[in-house]
Amino acid sequence: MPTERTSSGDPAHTLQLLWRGSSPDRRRGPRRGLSIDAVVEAANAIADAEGLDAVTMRRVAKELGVVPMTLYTYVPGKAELLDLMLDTAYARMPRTDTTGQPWRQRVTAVAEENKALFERHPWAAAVSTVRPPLGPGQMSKYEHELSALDGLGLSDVEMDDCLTHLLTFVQACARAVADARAAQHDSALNDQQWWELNAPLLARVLDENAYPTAVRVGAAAGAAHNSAYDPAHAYSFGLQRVLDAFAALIDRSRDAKTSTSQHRHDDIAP
Amino acid sequence: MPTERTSSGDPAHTLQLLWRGSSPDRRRGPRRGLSIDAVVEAANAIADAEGLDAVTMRRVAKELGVVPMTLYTYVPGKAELLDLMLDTAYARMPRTDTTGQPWRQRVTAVAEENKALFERHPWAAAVSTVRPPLGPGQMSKYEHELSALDGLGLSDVEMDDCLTHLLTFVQACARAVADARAAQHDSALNDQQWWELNAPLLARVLDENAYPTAVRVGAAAGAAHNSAYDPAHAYSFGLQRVLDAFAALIDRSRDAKTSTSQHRHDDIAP
DNA sequence: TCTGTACGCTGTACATTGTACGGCGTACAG
DNA sequence: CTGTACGCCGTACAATGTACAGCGTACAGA
Repeated sequence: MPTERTSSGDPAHTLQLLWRGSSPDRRRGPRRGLSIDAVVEAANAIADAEGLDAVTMRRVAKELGVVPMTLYTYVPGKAELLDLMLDTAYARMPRTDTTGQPWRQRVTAVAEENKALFERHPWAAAVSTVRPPLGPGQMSKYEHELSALDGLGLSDVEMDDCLTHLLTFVQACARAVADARAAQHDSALNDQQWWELNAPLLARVLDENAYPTAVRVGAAAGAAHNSAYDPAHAYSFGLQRVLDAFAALIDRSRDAKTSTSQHRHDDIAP
Repeated sequence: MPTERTSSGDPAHTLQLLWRGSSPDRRRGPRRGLSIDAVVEAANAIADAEGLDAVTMRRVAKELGVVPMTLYTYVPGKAELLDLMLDTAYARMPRTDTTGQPWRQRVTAVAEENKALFERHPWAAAVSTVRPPLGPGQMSKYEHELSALDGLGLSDVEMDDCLTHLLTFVQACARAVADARAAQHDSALNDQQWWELNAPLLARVLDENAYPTAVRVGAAAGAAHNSAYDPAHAYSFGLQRVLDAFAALIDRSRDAKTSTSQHRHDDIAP
């Protein structure tokens, strides 16, 4: 499954599509048979049901009872369609109201919301967001998620840094889940079966004296998770680590504000 | 660029290839003109120079002066070739000896080694490792990296959890770098140019009252990084967070050992 | 009402991918 | 010396995004 990228075309046009700007040109010729929303809707439905690989221009067109090339009168290309799909998914995320709750619960809620996004739309995990879709969905998501980190004594840049760190983590977990599902799909083995098949074969070829720690720890971890990698555990373990890290940063920000020393602690090893 | 997956074929055969097991069968017919090592070497060279997309069976074959189908007498398929490529890259990673140094430096060294791996072989970031290549390279890498987390009072499972958390983080950063490079390549704009082009257009369509925090924080972060996302900063910031998190976990493990209360702290919010 | 034209829609076409299949010739086992 | 296992190769197929050119429609201006 590809790490899909988004719009490489004209930014102004892409933004106009994302914000559903109307082209003020006089309309000539036949009335449009479809709408951008219908195209995005169809693409999202296919992606949800069968994954991003199934979203081909041909397939989306077929779903809409139209020939592939017709889509190009609604969308400049597949990259822009991906932008629109992702922003739509962002727009529809339920946003829990956690005002008044302690920050750990608020941040946990943000993580859970994103985890839920990737469970409902596994394809979204595969899309790179180094150049996020600058649409209303992304904006309202960003606004909502920042509010969980507001009022903790962090600077604006630190708030963004922390959110990025958290979201990167959740997305990485989601990608692992998606990869595991894909691997299962085309090897006809789930992770546990794959591990049960490989572990004894590996043991036979492995020199236990050459890798003592690896053998011991690998066996313990394999036994704990019934596999080489357990995405669900990685998520719950990792989320606690991220929360611990934020706690340390927040404490440090508070200290820096109440004390006279204003130096940053980030770049020095204590 | 695809999130490539690895071997879906016969595990025993794959392991035999990874550990360079010799097939004891009597040799009949013409002598082999190539070797597995040569094939993997050629594939790695192409991937290093031009990215994983350039690694096609046709291209590897051409590099070896051979017709594409010939490769299939050395390797069952492309997935297995990827396994071999990755394990080879793992095997060649320089492993810094940090015995005796404080754990933060040891863990930082592990992170840096992996960061260096992904800088030297950017394609490696795109390969999923939920089913890692169970070869000598992976094993010796695992052994080496675990040693940085040994003797800190963590359980075997926690050591594996922490290492997974760290490596997931570094790989996520590397994927972001790779995605940024790919986006730059086929949009002819680097991240800064893309941001400078989009920011004013976005400002025109954006209602500042609807997204007050997003606009403020986004502007601060954008100004700090000259872009929507700065991979280098995300790495250095995130690594400090991961170290802080490990510190908290280690402290807690020490406390749990010295106190009589043996309950786990992980699953409860303090 | 008539006509020119902008525009929605479509059919064909191309280069590229991994790899299944069958044929050809070689070099060793007996 | 001969049969056969095996290395190597040429062709073929289905699937992808999308460029290009043609066709017909419905509105603007007369």
